[in-house]
Amino acid sequence: MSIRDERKQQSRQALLDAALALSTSGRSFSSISLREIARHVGLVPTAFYRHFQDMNELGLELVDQVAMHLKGILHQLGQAYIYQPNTKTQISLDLFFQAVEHHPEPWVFMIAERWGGSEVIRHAITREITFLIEDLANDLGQVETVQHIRNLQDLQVLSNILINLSFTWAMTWMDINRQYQGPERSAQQNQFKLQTITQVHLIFRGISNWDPVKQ
Amino acid sequence: MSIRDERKQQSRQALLDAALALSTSGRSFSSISLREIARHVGLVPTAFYRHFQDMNELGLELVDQVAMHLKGILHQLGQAYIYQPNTKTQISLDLFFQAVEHHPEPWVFMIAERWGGSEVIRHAITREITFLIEDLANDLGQVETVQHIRNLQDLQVLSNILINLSFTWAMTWMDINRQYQGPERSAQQNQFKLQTITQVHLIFRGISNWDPVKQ
DNA sequence: TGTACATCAGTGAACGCGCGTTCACTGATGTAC
DNA sequence: TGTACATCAGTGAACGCGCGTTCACTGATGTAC
Repeated sequence: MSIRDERKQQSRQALLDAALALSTSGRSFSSISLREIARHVGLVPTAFYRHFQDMNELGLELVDQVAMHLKGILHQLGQAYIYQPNTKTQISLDLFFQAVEHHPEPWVFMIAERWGGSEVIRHAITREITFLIEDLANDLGQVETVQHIRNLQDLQVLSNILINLSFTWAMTWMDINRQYQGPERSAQQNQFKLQTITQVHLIFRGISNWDPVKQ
Repeated sequence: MSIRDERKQQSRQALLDAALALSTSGRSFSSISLREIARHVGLVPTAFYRHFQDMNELGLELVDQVAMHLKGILHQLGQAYIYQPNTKTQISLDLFFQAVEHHPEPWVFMIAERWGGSEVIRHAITREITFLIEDLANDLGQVETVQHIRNLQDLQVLSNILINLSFTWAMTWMDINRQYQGPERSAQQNQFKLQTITQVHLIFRGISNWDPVKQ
């Protein structure tokens, strides 16, 4: 890639990063402006048009990048679970919350914009979430506890529940971190962790007693 | 109430209704303007200030009204289930989807703004959702299938799962209605209904096999 | 019941501001010879 | 390698627009006597 192309690519990514940062810092994608993004990057507003036709085009690319990140994280967690099937639920969830805390923006963006302003972006996110659900269903098919369920549809239903709940968990976790400080935060975190552990146990208890023929 | 007070109350409610309608027609609350709302009602923009200090104040009142509506619907569904415990899951879910379809705005508002733009509104919604979860937990305590679970925390965890999933169901349902028409819509609706039925069965299978002491 | 004054929901003009978008430009980088 | 021209990411001025908010107002309704 030529020097010019490289610099262009950098500016482009800087615009995407700025958009992600701005739209996950307590406001929504539809309420941030093209000028704000350019300003944040240190570019003149008109330079924006050298990279994207409009905010929608940038948004769609952002959905792509964000979904790819989540896919990586979820797959990693899934694989860890497959190869360490006796891992306690608590440890898996600790890893999950750690990942969310380490890089919260993609989660916030995906969840907030899932039912948010722009129709085009909403559709793109819906599409990406069905992919995430399919991916997790595939991973789940390799898990010991779930071996008796070979019906792909049943696996996807389980995956659907887990993905949707995980989004709520991620947001609740970040809400706790926003709202509480110091020792009270730890207390709230632990209490919430116990709740999610119970939720997971409840669901897998349902799976263990699932009759794949009867259902 | 005097004539003047009555008319004022009407205008006030008209502003709230307009805000709900506008913020659930494909855009978000944070992206609609005070002027739009006034225009929709047939008032001059400055008249807005006779009723609310700003959009945030209107938003908070809207959260209140919307939450009250959802509370009514959910309680109604819960009661129907308690007094007809042998009701098939399918019938309960049909009632749910019917309620959502009959009056979708409160659901859209609650779900879209739950992680949406304004921090104040987000907090108010989080608060109302915890109330909805507590209410449903109380109703669930009276359900036969759940009789062996007397631990309030476990009931709330179950209620938590159901409320959060029900929000996703409601939105997915409306997405299907937006996206499909005619016979294809019915097909998509039925396929989705089967999925939710499986989800509910799975969760209640977990509940039936729950050991309240061990957990 | 009638009158004189008070209240106050709704009006309309005016403001300064940030927005998205257009356009002609500049000057560093790329390319052809 | 050096030169002459082409490309194109980024610039800066300018535009019209809808926004939130202020202010003094109007005229229907309410209240006191």
